[in-house]
Amino acid sequence: MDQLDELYTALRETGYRLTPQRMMILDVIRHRTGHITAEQIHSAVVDTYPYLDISTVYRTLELLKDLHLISETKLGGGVTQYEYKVGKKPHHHLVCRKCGETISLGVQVLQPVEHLLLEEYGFQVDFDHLAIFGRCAHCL
Amino acid sequence: MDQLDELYTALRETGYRLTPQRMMILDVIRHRTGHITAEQIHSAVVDTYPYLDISTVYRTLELLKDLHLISETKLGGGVTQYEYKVGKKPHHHLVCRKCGETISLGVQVLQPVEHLLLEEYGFQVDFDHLAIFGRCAHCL
DNA sequence: CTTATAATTGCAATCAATTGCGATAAGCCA
DNA sequence: TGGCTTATCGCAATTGATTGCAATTATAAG
Repeated sequence: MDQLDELYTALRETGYRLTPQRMMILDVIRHRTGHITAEQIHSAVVDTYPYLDISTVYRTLELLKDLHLISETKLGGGVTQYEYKVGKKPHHHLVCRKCGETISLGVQVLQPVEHLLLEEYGFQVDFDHLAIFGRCAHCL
Repeated sequence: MDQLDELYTALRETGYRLTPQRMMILDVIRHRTGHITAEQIHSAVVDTYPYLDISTVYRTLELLKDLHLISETKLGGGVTQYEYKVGKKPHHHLVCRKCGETISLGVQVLQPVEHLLLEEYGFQVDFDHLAIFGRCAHCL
């Protein structure tokens, strides 16, 4: 129950509560290796607990984002994807607008820009798990 | 009727048609100096032509994007903004997550990244009128 | 000018996501 | 253990955006 303790203390520190719904939702996200959508989380939980509302899923995802336990990315196709990120290397994605392929990208690629914007404009960018759109080598 | 001719030929070249709705929609966008939302375009046109449907606005915006006559940007706040871009300098925006301020940014800032991704991954990014989120100097 | 045909429109339904609200229950204290 | 406070939940309604479809209409051909 490592992860649960972690969630519990993370919540308590900020005055939030540990509820069965939140446990179930985080559990589904943790047991998924890659990305998952709000709808998929909802239907996975509903299999065992039919009363969960989709709005609770969205509110919990918002919360887990604030606690830095998950990342949110709009990979195109109109659906937002979520991913458990504790213990994983931070990264971005290149998404091909034509074939939909996604390529992982280390964060260091964008770090020069982050530094430049901080120096020049005093602006601190949020470059966390971006989706960068374009055309992949194969589709060019 | 310069701009209209331009629209007309741009449409014809790709097999599209020039309709009153499209003329009215583009007209509203052109007469706006900055950003405008789909809802604002719709209500502006509806003042003189009450039958225009919001779906037609969205479909036309999609078309004008394809023709490179306008740019689309999600500036946060959940609403997508559009801008007439013919004859204007290409740019991006820094958007402060706290105070909402937006700062214009020349495209050259991101060009090194564009080149790097093309060299390293053969990936050609779409960096057109981006919204880059973070915290401005004032809010840090 | 008239007709044909395919693009386009308006409408209604739908989708992903968000919000207000009254009911419920998690966590704290006695 | 039992009661209190307030965060959280489920529900229903709403928002911004998209889509399927039948009716309409811009354009090309006769």
